[in-house]
Amino acid sequence: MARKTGSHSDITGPRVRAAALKLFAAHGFAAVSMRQIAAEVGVQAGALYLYTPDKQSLLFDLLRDHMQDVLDAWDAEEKPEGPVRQLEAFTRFHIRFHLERPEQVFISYMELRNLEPENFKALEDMRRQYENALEGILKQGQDEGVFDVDDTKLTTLALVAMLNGVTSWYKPDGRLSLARVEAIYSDMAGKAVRMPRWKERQRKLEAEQAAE
Amino acid sequence: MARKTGSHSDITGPRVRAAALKLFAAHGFAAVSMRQIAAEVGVQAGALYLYTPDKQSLLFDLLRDHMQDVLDAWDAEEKPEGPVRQLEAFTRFHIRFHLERPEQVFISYMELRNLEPENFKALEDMRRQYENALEGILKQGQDEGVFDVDDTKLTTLALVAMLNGVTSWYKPDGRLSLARVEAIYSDMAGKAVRMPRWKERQRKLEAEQAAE
DNA sequence: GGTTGATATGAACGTGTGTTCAGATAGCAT
DNA sequence: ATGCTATCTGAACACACGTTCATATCAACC
Repeated sequence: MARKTGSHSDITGPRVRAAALKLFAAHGFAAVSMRQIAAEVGVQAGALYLYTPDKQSLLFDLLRDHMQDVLDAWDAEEKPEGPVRQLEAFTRFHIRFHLERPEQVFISYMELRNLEPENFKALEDMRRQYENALEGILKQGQDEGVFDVDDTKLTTLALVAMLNGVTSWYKPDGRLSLARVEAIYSDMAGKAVRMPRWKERQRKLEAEQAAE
Repeated sequence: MARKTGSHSDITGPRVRAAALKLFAAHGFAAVSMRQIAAEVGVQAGALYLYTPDKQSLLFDLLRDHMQDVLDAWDAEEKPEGPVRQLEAFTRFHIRFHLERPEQVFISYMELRNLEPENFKALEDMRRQYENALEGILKQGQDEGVFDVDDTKLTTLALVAMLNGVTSWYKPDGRLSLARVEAIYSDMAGKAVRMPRWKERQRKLEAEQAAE
């Protein structure tokens, strides 16, 4: 026997990627064999090579597609006015988007080192592009005097790490709703970077004194 | 030929663990073979089994020892008075301690899933114990009215994730000194959970009104 | 309904895996 | 000097790995 009844490239292809995603997220790229992926799809190992040139490409495609999804989704998001509201929009978007794709997020942070150098570089560029969106908001807020950030680059990384952390414990049917988690994280992020009111007042005072 | 000149159990043993740590951190547990570890030590693969019953134990010992080190070190740390200062002490301790052991931290968060269930559970208990130290500080601060935290458990996880993130980008000879990084993170953590002054005033006002 | 191309099988390839073990050597105690 | 034991080698085990390929079958088109 050879070809299976009802087998189609446009069906098996996505199923291969889905199986790879699921297994890579659960056990790690290096720990998952092509035979395991094939078994999950319901096919022999050799058939996988109709859909990917090799195992490494299978991983890279998953990671690249995910990062592209993130970038596209943030681009498509409606942006409110002003850095304070934009920061809230960003944190809420990030939490929501990432919690809807726990497996993609997981492998995106765990399996980067299993990529060959050029593939790694491509992904790092995309990630930096995303982080730049957040850093842009922080910079603007600092220029306008509504944020009090020591180092925008470091703060960006700290915030992203904090937000990403949510994926490691959040359970959809857990104690806290998605909306609640969104609100709490967004609030924490805001407080961590906002200019305190007493500092703001002091700044105004100094400006008035300088004007005299 | 068999036994090597100058070979001793108390020398080779630590070298095996050091090699395993280095390689696991660099390439991941599943991607590293016993023969690679042996080569790093300068020994044949079979000799490793004088120092570990199997590969899994090698990983578990590294992870457990590290978590024990963290717990012991925090216990030994001098604790200042009051939740605000204690939070600062904790964040500074965490940053410093973890930046001094980048490889241990890395495998502690990456390789947990490669542990057998009982080993995994043992480590998760230790991690929770450490997180409880932070949550205790947050709770106390909330009771005293100096912190404004929505959910202490969630906030604990968010802060730990943020602090851990530092290990993924910090370079000892980079742009920022350890002391500076400590200060910035500690400051961000404090601002993220501190009771805002206007809220504090409002709380006092309401308390006075209630006393009338 | 026969031909063709896409889609799968299943066996094979060479290499590498974790682990075991008999045998060999080095260092230490006597 | 001799014997003993801790320490290591090198070969072997059975199995799994990623990948290739000749072969077989299904689906679609003329």
